[in-house]
Amino acid sequence: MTSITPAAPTGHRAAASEARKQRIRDAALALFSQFGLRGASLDAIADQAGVSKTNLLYYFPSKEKLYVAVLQQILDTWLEPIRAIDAEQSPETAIGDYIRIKVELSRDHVQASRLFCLEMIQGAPLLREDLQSKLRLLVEEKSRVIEGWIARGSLLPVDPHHLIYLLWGTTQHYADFAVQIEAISGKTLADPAFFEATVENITRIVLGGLLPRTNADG
Amino acid sequence: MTSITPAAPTGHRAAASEARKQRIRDAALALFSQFGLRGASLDAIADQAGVSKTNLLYYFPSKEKLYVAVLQQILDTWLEPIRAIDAEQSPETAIGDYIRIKVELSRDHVQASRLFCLEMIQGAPLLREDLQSKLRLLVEEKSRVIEGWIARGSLLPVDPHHLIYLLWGTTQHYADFAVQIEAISGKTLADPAFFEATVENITRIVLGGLLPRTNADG
DNA sequence: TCCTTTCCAGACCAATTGGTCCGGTGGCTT
DNA sequence: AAGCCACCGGACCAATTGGTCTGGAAAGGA
Repeated sequence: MTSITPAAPTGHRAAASEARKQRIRDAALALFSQFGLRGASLDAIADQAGVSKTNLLYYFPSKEKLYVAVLQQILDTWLEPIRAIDAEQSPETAIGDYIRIKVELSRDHVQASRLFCLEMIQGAPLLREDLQSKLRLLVEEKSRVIEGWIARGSLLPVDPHHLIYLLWGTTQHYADFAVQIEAISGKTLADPAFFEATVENITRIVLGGLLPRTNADG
Repeated sequence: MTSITPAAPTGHRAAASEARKQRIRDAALALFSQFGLRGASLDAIADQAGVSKTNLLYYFPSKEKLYVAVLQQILDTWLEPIRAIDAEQSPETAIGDYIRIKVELSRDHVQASRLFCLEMIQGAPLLREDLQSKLRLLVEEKSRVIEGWIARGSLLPVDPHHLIYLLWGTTQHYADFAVQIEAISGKTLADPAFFEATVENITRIVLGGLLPRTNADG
């Protein structure tokens, strides 16, 4: 048996298989994020992934399963920035880092951001449980961190929930409404200067409004 | 539909016709805003509007025409709040009013907000021209107003574009991500207390960061 | 070597899609 | 009264949809 495979490692098959699955997931993300679950067709996804529709359905038994697989893969990535908020940090560092990481996500994972947004708009039929359990707990936990800062006097009084929504909404906006932003300003987050200006301005507005003045005046 | 009204006034026909068109537009908005252009079917829209699909296609010759009609109807409403920003006002009043009106929009026109968002996510194939002309000019004009405030010293330095994006994104978020917000906090903008808290918190964060301290210091 | 398991694609299917055709109905003018 | 015409719906159509079936190629263990 002279196999002519060029230095193929063991599990060559499994590796190729996983690569194929990932190609399919990528194509699915691209199309789902643009047209939604109903709007994207399996034919189009298979076509973009470079596989036959039959082969797609071999790896993912149904359209919905594929959709969930894609969604599940991005959910954790999506909650990471807020998870990173730490009570030990100063609010300045924590919020500043959060904004930067979240804008980076909007720059590097536009499609994921949009798919997430689409799912929300649709009423999150497939994510509702995760939202009401995981995300809710997470926000509750971080709210307590923010309240701790306020109690310590290192942050001016503000409803933690609304602060989180503001941060989330603002940063998300740069991915979901990228077309509008580009139409207006001609800039994209891919432009490093524009990226920095974005982070800088959001940070200044938010922290400027919430950080207490060093000059204690009462 | 049998026997519309007993005592029909003159123009009964034209009025009924217009009412029908509006019913169709409403149904279309509901379904397009949830499933997108491709995801919503004419059958479903006609069904929800209480008319036959044939009748729908009598008033709107194609699916895309119907979509554009719906979109066009909400675009002006959508740009109204930013149009209202006036150089004569103080930034405090102007921005405060803007936030309130925009949150009202998110409360009273959830579907319109979402359809707008969907169109953006898709790349705004049918609105791109409007964006690059009308919206761009509008934002340019209002940016100059904001720059005027900054020059007068009644607003701290900030990039007007990013300020507008932040306001837009934050307020929009309460409509588009209403499901997520409800899953987390259990509240809706329909709850007057939550509505007021929303306006109040956004306003405080934004204006708190941008309004100069009364104590002139340089 | 043989044989089982994994992998893959073409033909095919029922349901749904956007849209057309045709035959009507009923209000309004003459 | 009569006829014109805006208005409306059922039947229908070709294309597309998500998904199945069948049959074969290609590993990989025995």
